Amino acid sequence: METSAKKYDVFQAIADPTRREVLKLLGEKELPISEISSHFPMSRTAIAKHLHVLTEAELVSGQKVGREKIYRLHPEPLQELKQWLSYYEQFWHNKLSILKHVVENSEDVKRETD
Amino acid sequence: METSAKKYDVFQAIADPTRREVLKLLGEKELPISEISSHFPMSRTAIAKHLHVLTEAELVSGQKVGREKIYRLHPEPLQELKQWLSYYEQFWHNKLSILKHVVENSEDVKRETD
DNA sequence: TATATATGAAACCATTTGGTTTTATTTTAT
DNA sequence: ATAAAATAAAACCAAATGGTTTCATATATA
Repeated sequence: METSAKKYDVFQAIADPTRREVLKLLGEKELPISEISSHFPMSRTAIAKHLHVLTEAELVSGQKVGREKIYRLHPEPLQELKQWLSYYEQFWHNKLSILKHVVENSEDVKRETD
Repeated sequence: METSAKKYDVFQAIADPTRREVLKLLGEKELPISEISSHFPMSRTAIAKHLHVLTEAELVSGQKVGREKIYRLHPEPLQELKQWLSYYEQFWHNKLSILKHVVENSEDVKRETD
């Protein structure tokens, strides 16, 4: 299965904003490559490469259906991120200064949950 | 303050495994650059660059004390990551509405700001 | 069958990244 | 006053990254 030969891990995969947008799109529903790329100001080929990176990180998988390749979200590897994060939660749980940060980012919260 | 001119965001900052190790080290205690770099098989200069990236992402800050520069962890920006992740938890907590997700998320916000 | 559609693959390119080495500056400590 | 220690800054470099264009292949469809 060669799972240890992965070139991209989940940390690298989500580092790129385009790939994060792709994940979000696929969170809503499965989509073929060309449909995905229609949401971005770059070529289909570029998106295909991003999908390749996401595939290596096992965050998405693509299935050939007819002449299309349908991609779907595969969110499980994000658990590794959550786990990594959990170590740092101890630092902000007891800090008063975090309030400022949360308030500053409340706009983001609203936007992302629309 | 030039906060919008940041070259590195938190997603990029944590993409590199060396930088994640640096964060973990600084989670234990504040350290000067040379002390940090002694934990890695690369030059002090390389580590200084990583610290610069982490500084731009506001995950660490360095204070000059005598001839040393002491770095400390600044974990707040990781909240953005947690927030981003929270969207995807609906998929592995499995099914149900985004409403549930939003409600859970707002609970987190309240708890964390106590 | 011919054509349009969807993807795959390869070559290419500029910029960024992650490292190096070298040189300079600042701050102790002898 | 020197020397050592800690960092800073700059030049340099190879490889990776994120994009492009071009060409090929597979699959529907008129």
